[in-house]
Amino acid sequence: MSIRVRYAPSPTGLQHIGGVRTALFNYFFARANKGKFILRVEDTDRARYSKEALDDLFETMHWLGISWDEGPGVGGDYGPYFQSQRLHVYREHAEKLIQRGEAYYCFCPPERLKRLREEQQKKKESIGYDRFCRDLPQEEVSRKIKEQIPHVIRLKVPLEGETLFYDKLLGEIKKKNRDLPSDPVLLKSDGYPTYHLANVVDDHLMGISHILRAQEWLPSVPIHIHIYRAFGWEPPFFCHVPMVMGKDGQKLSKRHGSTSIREFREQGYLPEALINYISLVGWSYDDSREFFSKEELERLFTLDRLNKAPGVFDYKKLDWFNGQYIRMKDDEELKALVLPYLLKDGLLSNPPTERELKIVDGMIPLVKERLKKLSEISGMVKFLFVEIDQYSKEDIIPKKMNAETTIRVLKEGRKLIEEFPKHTDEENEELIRRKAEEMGMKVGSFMMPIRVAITGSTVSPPLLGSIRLLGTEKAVKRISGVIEVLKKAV
RNA sequence: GUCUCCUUCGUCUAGUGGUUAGGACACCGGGUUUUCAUCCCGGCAACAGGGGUUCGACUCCCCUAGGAGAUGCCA
Repeated sequence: MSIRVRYAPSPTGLQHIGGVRTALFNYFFARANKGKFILRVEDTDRARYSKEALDDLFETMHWLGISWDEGPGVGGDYGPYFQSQRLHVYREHAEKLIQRGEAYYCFCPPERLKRLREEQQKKKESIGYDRFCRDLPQEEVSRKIKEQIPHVIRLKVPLEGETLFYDKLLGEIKKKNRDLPSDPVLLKSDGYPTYHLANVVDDHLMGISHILRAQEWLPSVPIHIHIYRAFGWEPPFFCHVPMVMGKDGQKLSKRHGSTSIREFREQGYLPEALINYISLVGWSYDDSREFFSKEELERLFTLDRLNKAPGVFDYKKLDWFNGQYIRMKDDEELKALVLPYLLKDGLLSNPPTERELKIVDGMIPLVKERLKKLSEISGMVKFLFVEIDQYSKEDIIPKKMNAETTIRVLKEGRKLIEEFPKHTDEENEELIRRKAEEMGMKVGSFMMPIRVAITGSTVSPPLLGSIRLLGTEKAVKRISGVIEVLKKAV
C-alpha cells in the first residue's frame, strides 16, 4: 500500500513547535517509507485567517528544508490544496449526506445557541446542541430554505451504540455515541466547511493513507468515523502522537516562552538543531543516540518508536543542541550566519568594509565555542567595533587588589602590549606570564584589569586574540584611558 | 461536570517477566584553561500508590490517585 500523509495547518497563527513537529513526523514518515508528503492549507476559518500566517508557513517550511510532494506551489493530481478553493466540493458532499439522511439543515441562530449554552451551564447540564432541527418536517425545511434563512448543515450522530476505532499508537479506542458532541456542524452558514467535514472529505479524496497528528484531535475521531461511515468510505489509519507541553505540564503556549519557529530563528537557533531536538520529543531511536541530521531522520523514523506520553519542551536542552551544532560549523559558515546579526545590531557598516570583515574573520574562532545562539554574537564582540562608553570601577579593580596595584598592572600591561606586534601570540603570552610572576601575581589576576580595559567586561573572548584584532593602538589607548580614570579616583 | 488519553531520575528518554534500571540535558563537585565558555572526569537522581497473575514483576491485568486534552458555525 502506498503511503500518503499530510500536514494540514490552518493559517491563523505563526508556525509553532507543536505544529512543526507534526509536520516533521509526517514528512519523515513519508520519506522513510517512500511515500508522499502532502501540504494542505486548511483556510476555512475566514474570521481568523491571516496572510502573515500563510507566508510564515511557507517561510518556516523552507527554512527547515521540509519540502512537499503535493501542495501549494508544486501542485499535484488531487488539488487544489487550499480548502478555500474547494468549497463546492464540501457543499456537494454535505448535501449528499442530507440526501442520505445522515445530515440535516439547522436554522438555529447563534443567539439561540448561546442562550442554550448559558442555560446548560447554569443548570450544570452537559453542554451541547439540543438537536432542535434534527427532525424538522420536510415542508418547513423547504420553506425556510426558500426564504433564505441562514442555516448550517449538521451531522446526524447516532444516539445509541458506540464507536470504535484503532489507533496505531494507542490501540483500540471506544466511545459511547451518547458521549459524542451532539450533531456537530459540517457546513457553516457562510458556506465554508468545518474542520470535521473538510478534513474527512479531503483526506478521502486525496487518498491519504495515514493521519498522523497530535493527540488533541483524539476526541473528534469518532465524529470523523461517523462521517466516513455516512459516506460509505474506509477511514485511513490513525496515529495520534503525544502533545508538546510547557514546563508546568500544560499545552505549550506563549506564556512558556518562545513558541513560534520565527522567534527561534530570529534568536539564532539553527534549523538542524531545532529539527534534531523537536524530533526527540515523543520519539526516540534507541537508548543512546541523539544526534540526527534531517537526512538521517528521513531514513530512520518509524512509528513504533513513538512515545505515548506527552513531553515537556526543554528550552535548555535545545540551547545545548544549538551550541553543539554551532560548533560543528566551519568558520566560513559561521561567519555567514553571524553577519546578519552584526549588521542588524549596527556593529558593521552596510556593506561591511574590508577591515571589518577581516576582524570578523579573526573573531570567529574566538567565539565559536562560546555561542549558544547566534544572537549572542554582538554582545560578545561589540568591543571590537565600538568604543566602550562606560567602565564599572568594581570590574576594573579586581577583588583583593587596590587602585594602586591595578594602575601598576595596567602600566606594565601597556608596555607589553606596545611590543605585541614584534612577537607571536605564544611569545606574548610567555612575556605576560613572566611579568605576572615577577609581580607575584597569578596570570589570571594580572590579565583581568587589562581584559576589562580592553573589552569593558570581566567576561570576554580570549584576550590576546582580542587585542590582536582590535589593534595595538586602540588597545593602548583604552588602557591609558582607564589609568587616567583610576588616577582621578585615587 | 462528562468523556478520552497518559504515568521510569527535575526534564527528554532506553527498557517489552529475571538488568547494579542505561543514556542525554539540567544541577552539584573536580580537572584543563587567561575571564567566560568549550573539553574531560565524577556525583546526585526514577519505575505514582494499592491489589492481583507468576517461581519471579518497571514490564501483564484490575482499582485508586495525579496529570493532560476535548467538550464551538476554531482548527
